[in-house]
Order: sequence, then structure tokens, then C-alpha cells
Amino acid sequence: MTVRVRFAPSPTGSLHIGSVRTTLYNYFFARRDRGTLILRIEDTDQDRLVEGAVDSIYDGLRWMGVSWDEGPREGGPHAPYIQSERLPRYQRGAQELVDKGAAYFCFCSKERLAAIRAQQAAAKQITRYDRHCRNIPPAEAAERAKNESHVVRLKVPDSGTIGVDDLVFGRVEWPIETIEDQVILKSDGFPTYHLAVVIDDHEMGITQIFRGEDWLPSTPKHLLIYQAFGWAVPPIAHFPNVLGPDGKKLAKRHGATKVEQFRADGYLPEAMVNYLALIGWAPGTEEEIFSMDDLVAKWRIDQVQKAGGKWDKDRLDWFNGVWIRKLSVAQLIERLEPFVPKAWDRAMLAKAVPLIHERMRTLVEARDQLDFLFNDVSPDPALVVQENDRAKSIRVLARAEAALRALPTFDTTGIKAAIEAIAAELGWKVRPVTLVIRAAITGRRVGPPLYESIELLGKEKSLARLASAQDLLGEGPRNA
RNA sequence: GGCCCGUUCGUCUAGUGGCCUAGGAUGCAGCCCUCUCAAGGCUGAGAUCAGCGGUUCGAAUCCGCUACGGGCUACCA
Repeated sequence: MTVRVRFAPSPTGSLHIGSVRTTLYNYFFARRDRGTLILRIEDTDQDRLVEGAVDSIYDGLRWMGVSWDEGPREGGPHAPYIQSERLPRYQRGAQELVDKGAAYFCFCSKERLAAIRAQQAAAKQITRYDRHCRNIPPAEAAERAKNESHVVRLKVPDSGTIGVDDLVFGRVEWPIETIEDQVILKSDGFPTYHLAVVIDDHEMGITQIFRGEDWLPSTPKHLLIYQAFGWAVPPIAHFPNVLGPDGKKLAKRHGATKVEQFRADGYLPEAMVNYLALIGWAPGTEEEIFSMDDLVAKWRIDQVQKAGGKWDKDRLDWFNGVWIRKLSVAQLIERLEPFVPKAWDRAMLAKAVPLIHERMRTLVEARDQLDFLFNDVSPDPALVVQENDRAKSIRVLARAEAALRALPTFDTTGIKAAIEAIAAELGWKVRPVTLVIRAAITGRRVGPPLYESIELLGKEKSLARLASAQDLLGEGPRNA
């Protein structure tokens, strides 16, 4: 049987990093088996729809490098792939269960439900529906349903045990009496999630159900629905949650959680995929740098962890650095394009990028690191003065200006020799000398290699910066 | 409250009864390289494997209990 798996996000906001991890695992599994991936939009809660969320899902997934075969915009044999466009199927399904006596109409108001819940909670009892409408004669209920607002609830058995052999968590069982007569069709005619997934997964021929750990507790509800329909339950696996540093489910307050945010913050999709895959899965070897293709080849469901994994930004940053370094200079320049001002000269940029290639953890850093090549700098005098010796620092600047001006060829070799000569002459180590000059040239204490930077900046600008730094130091003390 | 799940260095993890005086990575510290910062190389600190009790010649690995953490408990997904 060919593998058919699905990812089923809700369009309730932009793509969350946790659901991306689940999606990735689905993807690895399906692609390895040359299976089919299905994107299904689960929008059965009309109140929580967010404008543009489907676009965000598409953009985010594509950016990550995930592809799929059937979906809302791709079509496929089971179209439509948006649940709100599949309403008749759910309504038919619910009616089928009512007809079978496996479900019933419930006319209880939300107020009544809230009241019994409050009452049960106060009495420290299990809060669940009291089955008030379960015994209305079917004919009477059907008649009332024509005019009265109602939902459809599943008739849950009184007792027994129901369980699943989860591919990750193993055997998990629930006492049936802890499960209430759940609503499967809402009063607005929309299905609840539980009915919709079961029907869709069945109709779309889903061969493995992979989803986040959050869903484990509602699995018995789904099992009961499968049972009511008389359908076979496909293999199910739940993947552990991605947690915030505090151990709770990753959420906004923990920082960035949206794919688009990471993209904007200068992360590479390769790094995201690599890092995310390794939360909850490990190959059992000591390798840890994996491309998407590597993961498709190596990921195995029996190596998936049960425990949730905490988000570790430092580790992500490290992966990002690794993947940036794996890029060719040409590729890096391409990736940098959205992060660098339009006004910057691209020829200069191309020459500068090699200097910072292995100094970046995120793409956004390039702008700061290279700014001095494109814009004037205004160094902090405290940065220019080294060894607490203002006079000598000024002399360094003066000598550097003169030496660079006299250079026959303005290149790294000549610049290096000139600066080292100044150090020797003034009796300073090279380090403080370069620090003075670096501050004057770049306005900073750290940055790309100095000699190369000076060469790139060019003679004219370099001399000007050396001169203005002298002015800065010369006037400083009298005014201070 | 009820149901369910989880628990190995700060973090991601390796480990499926003896190879574990618990390995790797990240982060941290130090050293080397070096014009700064990175990158790279080396070294180090860091986990009595949540605790307790069992099973066994032998347990991080099997069983039980406890603790702690988390998820779910809606006409949300």
C-alpha cells in the first residue's frame, strides 16, 4: 500500500514552528517511501479564522523546502482540501451515525451546559455532559431538529476500555467512562475537529496519522468515531511537543514562533530544518548536520523521542552559522539580498561578503558588519585611543595616514606591511595599532579583517577617515 | 479535581541488562592560531541517569510506588 500522509494546519494565524516540526516528520516519512503528501486546511472553527493564514502556510512551508502533492491549490482526487468546503460530507456522516443510533441530537443550550459544568466542578466531579438529550425518542428528536437549534453528539459507551498502539508512545489506554458524549456536529452545521479528521482521513485514504502530542488525549474520541462508522483505524503516531525554555508549550511569549519571523531574522531554511528535525529525533550516530535529503533518507519513526524538547536558540544559531558557511559566496550573496540596503553597491558587496562569510550567525548581521564600507562612520574617541595613550594613538593615525598615502599599490600586502612598520617604529605591538586604525576606519572594535577592509574601502576614504579621527582626538580633551 | 504522557550534563541527545569510572553536540571556561571578532584545533568544568523499593551475579536500561513537570478536560484546533 502506498503511503499517504497529511499535514493539517488550522488557518488561525501564521505558521507555527511546532506544526512545522510535525510537518517535517510527515514529509520525511512520506518522501522516503515515495508516498503522497496531502495538505489539508482545517478551518472548522469559523470564529478563529485569520485573514491570510493560508498564504502564510503556503509561504512558510515552501520556504522551508517542504513540498506536497495534493492540497487546496494543487487539487487532487479528494478535492476539496479545505474542510469548510466539505461540509455536506460531515453532515452526511453525522446523519449516518444518528440513523444508526450511534449519535443523537442534543438541544441543550450553551447556558445549561455551562451551568452543569460549573456545578460538577464545584462538587469536584468529572465535568462532562449529563446526557440529558440522549434518551429523547429518535422520532421526536428528528422532528424537533427541524426547527430547533441543535448539535449532534456521539453516543459513547458506558464502560470499557479503549486504546491505541501509538507508533511513538506505545500502548495507551483510556477508561471509556472518562469520555463524554462529545459534540461531533455543531449548531452552525460545521463539524467539530474530531468528526472532520476522522471522516477526511478515512475518505482521503490516509495510511498513517502523524500529529502533535497535544492530540493524544483526544485520540479515544476519534477511536470511538471510527468504531461508530465501522471503519478501520490507520496506524497513529504522536510526536512530542516543542517546548519553550520554561518547559511549557512553545508560545509567543517565548520569542519568535512563526516561520516568517525566523525568515525575517536571517535564518536559513536549511538550518531550521536541521535544528527542528533534531528536537525529538536523533539518528543514533554522532552526525548532526543533515540536509533535507539526508533526513528523508535517515529519519525513522522508531527513533522519535517521547519527551518534549525545549527550544534552544543558541543551538539554532550554531546550526545557522554552520549552514551559512556551507553556502558558496555566490549563494550567500543571493541570500543576503533581502537583508541589505538597496543603495549598497552590489560590486562592493560581492567583494566584501567573503570577509564576513564565517563571521555570521544570521543573515541580518551582514548589514551591521559591512555598514562601514558603504556609510561614513563616527567613532567613539574612547575606542580610538588605545593603551590609555591619546598622544600615541594620534601618532598612529598620522603615521598610518602618511604611510597609506605613500603606498605604491594600495593592496592588503602593502597595507599590512605599512601598519606593521608603524607598530615597530612606535614600539607598540601590532594589536593596539590595529585597534586604533580599526576604530578610525570602521568605527568599531570588532569586524572583518582590517587590512582587507581598508583595501576594499579604498585609498581616498581610508585616508579621510584616518584624518578625521585625528581631528576628533585633537579637539576632544580641550572641550571635555 | 479527572484522564493521559513524560523525567540521562543548563539545553538537544546517544544509550534497549555487562562495552557506562554514561558518549556526542551546543552553551560556558582556558589554551593554540591570530590585526579584532569569528572560523578552526586542543583541553576542561558540567549528569550519583528524578527519588525510593524490587527483579537480577549484574540496571540508566525490566517491574512497582512516590515526586516533579507537561498536555488534555469547549458547539477550539
